[in-house]
Amino acid sequence: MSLKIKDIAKMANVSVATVSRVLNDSDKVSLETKNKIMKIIQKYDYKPDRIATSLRRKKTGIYAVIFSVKGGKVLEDTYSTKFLKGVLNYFSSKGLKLIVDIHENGNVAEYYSNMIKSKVVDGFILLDIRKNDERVNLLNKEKFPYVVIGRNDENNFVYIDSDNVAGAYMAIKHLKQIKCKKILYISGDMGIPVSEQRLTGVKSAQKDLGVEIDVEFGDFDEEKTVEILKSILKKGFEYDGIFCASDTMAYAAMKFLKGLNIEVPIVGYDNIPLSEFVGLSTIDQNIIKIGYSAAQTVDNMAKGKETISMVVPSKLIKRQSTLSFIQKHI
Amino acid sequence: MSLKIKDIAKMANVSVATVSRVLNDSDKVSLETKNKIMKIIQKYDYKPDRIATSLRRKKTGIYAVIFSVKGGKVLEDTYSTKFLKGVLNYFSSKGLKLIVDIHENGNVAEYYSNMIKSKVVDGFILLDIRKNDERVNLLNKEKFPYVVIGRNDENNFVYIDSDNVAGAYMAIKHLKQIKCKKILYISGDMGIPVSEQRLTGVKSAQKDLGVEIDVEFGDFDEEKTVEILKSILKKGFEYDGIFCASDTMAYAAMKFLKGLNIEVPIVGYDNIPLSEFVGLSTIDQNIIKIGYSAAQTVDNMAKGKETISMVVPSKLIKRQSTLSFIQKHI
DNA sequence: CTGAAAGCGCTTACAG
DNA sequence: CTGAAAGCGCTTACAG
Repeated sequence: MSLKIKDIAKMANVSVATVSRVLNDSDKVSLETKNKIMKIIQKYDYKPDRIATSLRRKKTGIYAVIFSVKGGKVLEDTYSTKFLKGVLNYFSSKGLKLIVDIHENGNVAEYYSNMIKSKVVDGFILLDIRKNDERVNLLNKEKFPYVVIGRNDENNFVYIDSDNVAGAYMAIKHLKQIKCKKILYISGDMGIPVSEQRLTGVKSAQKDLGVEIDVEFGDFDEEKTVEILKSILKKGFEYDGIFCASDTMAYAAMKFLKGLNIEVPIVGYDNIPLSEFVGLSTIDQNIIKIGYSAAQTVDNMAKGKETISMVVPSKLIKRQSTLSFIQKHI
Repeated sequence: MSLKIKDIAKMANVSVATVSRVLNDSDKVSLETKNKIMKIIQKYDYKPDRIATSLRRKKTGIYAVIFSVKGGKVLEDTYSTKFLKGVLNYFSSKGLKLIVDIHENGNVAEYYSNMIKSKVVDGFILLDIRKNDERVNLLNKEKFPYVVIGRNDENNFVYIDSDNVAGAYMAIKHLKQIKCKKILYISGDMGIPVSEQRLTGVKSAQKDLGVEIDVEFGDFDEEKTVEILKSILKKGFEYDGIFCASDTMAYAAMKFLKGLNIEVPIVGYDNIPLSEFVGLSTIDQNIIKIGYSAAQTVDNMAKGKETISMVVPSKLIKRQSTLSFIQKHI
């Protein structure tokens, strides 16, 4: 069927060992022999069997990203796709491959354990990291290469994270710049690292910039966000700026307040497609960059190189939800 | 390091051949021996090396979906993600794996040729099929398993396609049901199979249902769609219903007409997330089902089973953009 | 610089 | 029903 290294060797009148050396850029092949072999390889467009190579080398050049299903929703947000795009940008540019899988039910540790034993992949990129994550425990024990997207309290691993602290700080700074004096921050639930980091950024901006900020907990829930606004409205709404820990909460707030003809600058977080559509100012986490860096890092790790954790900077996207207030304040 | 079949054989006092037979559910192993071996396999949670198995069996259990970059935009629409989700639903349920890759520049046929020679995957699912597609020519020549999403004129392959004809028919039927008498159909560009199929459905509904329909070509372009409406408006707008070959065109039309205070029922195609948001009635292609069926089909093909092409039915999603007109007509 | 040989971890036809 | 052996297509330590 297709050509094997043995066929090339025969045609070139050399041993398979020599062909293999040429294939792998070994220096101990004479230029003459090398050229002779190269010519034949090119003529027949010979490509080695990667499975056979993998078996010998104990490396496949394949990595994996596993999506765990949370409430049936998997791979249906732009976060996943942008992240994948970043990961693929790296791997495809290097001729490496990525296995994408979803793991629905059953033991997560068992799933990863089987993946390791099957020897198909050289490393993992972990999403949705939790506190005391069983995957981390397993992979550390097995000394198997992986990098984590995000952080938890332990950080006994290499991670690539978004700079949530700086992102939240930027949002508050922007509201301050458009002259907001009293800001409402609607946070995500505590216990989630992302929420805690964003709150830290808000507190830090409050201290540095001297703005008044009240914090409420919307828990990334749209209804809860509206409830918070309703109960504030009962006492009279005194805020001249709102920052929400997610675009979905920000949009819920925007819609609710618009219904009551209350106009107030508002900033969200995540830069989901809807936000561009409705003109919501927000923080973009540069998810593509995060994916790219994660891929690069796990690849280096699998190849035994030194690797370090990274924090990827976010970007403020200014849109109508805040920009339209600039003139009013002047 | 990790256990090999030889280790299990030694512990069970049998040959590796026998262990292999147990692993592969061979019937020619005595129940006694089988139980003895199973116990040891379970005790040590032994899993065979899939790379070694693949080398022997000439099958890896890995399939591939390659996204080709078109204008930098890849994997950033909901089509790709829903499709992937469907594909993964099948593969993950069967313990099979999926390689996702992007191919940016360079020779497409060469990319596929190298993938085949590297022996890593058992089959492909092809997206964005074109007329006289070079991938089809290559894969047919190599007799390599693959299935195509969509159709072209040749159809010298197994495909999974959306029923665009029936989808378009349903849209017109719905407009007719809400008493539209004169409908404007804004089509995609000819030469694209999807456009031609949807136009066929429109024409067929026109004939069957006896509605008056004019066709214009918006070419899936939002600006062009608005231009069409503008030039129609000059002569006076006489339509009481609009159907567009995509949600993006439908949304552009909706926004433009609303700006002029013209209210007319409108139906789009694709059911993108924005459509739910703005209440646009549309046709949902059931992309998840398409992905699932494609995965199943290529898997069957790689295993030498009979396979057939499929047309997956679409669904009408009724929303405010048409429903709000029901009372007006009564 | 080059080759013969062992071996990566499996499966399977062959023989008994 | 079971085992010894060949072989999948490579790589690499060893010897020369």
